Amino acid sequence: MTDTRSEELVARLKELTPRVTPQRRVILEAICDLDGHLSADDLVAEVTRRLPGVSPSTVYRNLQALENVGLISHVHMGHAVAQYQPADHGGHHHLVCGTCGRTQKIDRKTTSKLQRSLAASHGFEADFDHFAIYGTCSECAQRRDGRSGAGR
Amino acid sequence: MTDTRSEELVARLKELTPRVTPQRRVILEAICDLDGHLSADDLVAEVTRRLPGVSPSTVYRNLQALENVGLISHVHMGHAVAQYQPADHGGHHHLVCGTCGRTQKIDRKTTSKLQRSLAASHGFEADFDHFAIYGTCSECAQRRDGRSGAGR
DNA sequence: TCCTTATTGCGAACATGTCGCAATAAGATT
DNA sequence: AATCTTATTGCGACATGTTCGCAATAAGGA
Repeated sequence: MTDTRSEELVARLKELTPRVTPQRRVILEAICDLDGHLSADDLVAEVTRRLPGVSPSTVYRNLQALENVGLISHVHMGHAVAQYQPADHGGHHHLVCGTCGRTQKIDRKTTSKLQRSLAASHGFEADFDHFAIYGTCSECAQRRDGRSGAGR
Repeated sequence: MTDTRSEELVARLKELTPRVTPQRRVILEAICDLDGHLSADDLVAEVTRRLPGVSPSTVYRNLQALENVGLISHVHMGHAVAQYQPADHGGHHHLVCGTCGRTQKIDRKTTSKLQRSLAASHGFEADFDHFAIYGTCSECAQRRDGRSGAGR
């Protein structure tokens, strides 16, 4: 039953926030159901669908609140607005294509070499969780270069 | 003479844009003189200083125009607004600290391993010119961890 | 000097959030 | 169940950063 998950969410909300309101619950449920890739605006729309009359500012405030207690997080995807996701999303990083706007998930270990290298050379801790890696996806690169020179 | 550089800029403007207006020239000069790390807003201020009465929208439009013809470019620095720089800025990449907001330049070759790796595994061309690498600088990391455990 | 039209300045519109405040309602206490 | 405290909501105003329409101006060629 989908109820099981909802109950678990409510339980976590009870532990982590002073009050469990319908608005807050619905916002968290929406983020978990539609896992990832939801802007604040998308969420206002989706939450309004599920619970008509919710104020946008309530959504914004709850996104902050839920993020503060560690239930959700957001990622900046290139030029697009930030997208919200459950905190336990598996820990992948993101590639975002500046041409078509599409995103793909990559394993953390792909970026760990650069992280170690930056730590060693500059003492800098790179954080690819909070900002996606921007660039051009393979399809758009091929399209740009013209199909002919596909191989290289 | 500072005139030499100005004349060169005007010459390039003549080639690349239909009309060389005082506003356009001053905007480009400001970006070149104060090389790097200027937000659009900073530029409105600086340009107004040099040529009072310039409209903010003129600055915005010229930033686009100058970028379109390849004379300048902009970089997104973490949560801060984008910063404009001459197109021929030397080609370094940027690290931006999410805690103190400071930035540092790094050599492109630091990131080239990750770029090659992403190209090989995902066919993705990462572009670190247009988005800085976000994270925590060494000072802020030390401060956060408490000075005691500095070594590790 | 005249003419074409790119460019400017202005103010309105926009997008995305944030904030103050009175009204509401969770959840503890009785 | 009634009461009470105060976290949370909804609302509308505000903030920020940027874009846009449009009439007036001015660059640069004829």
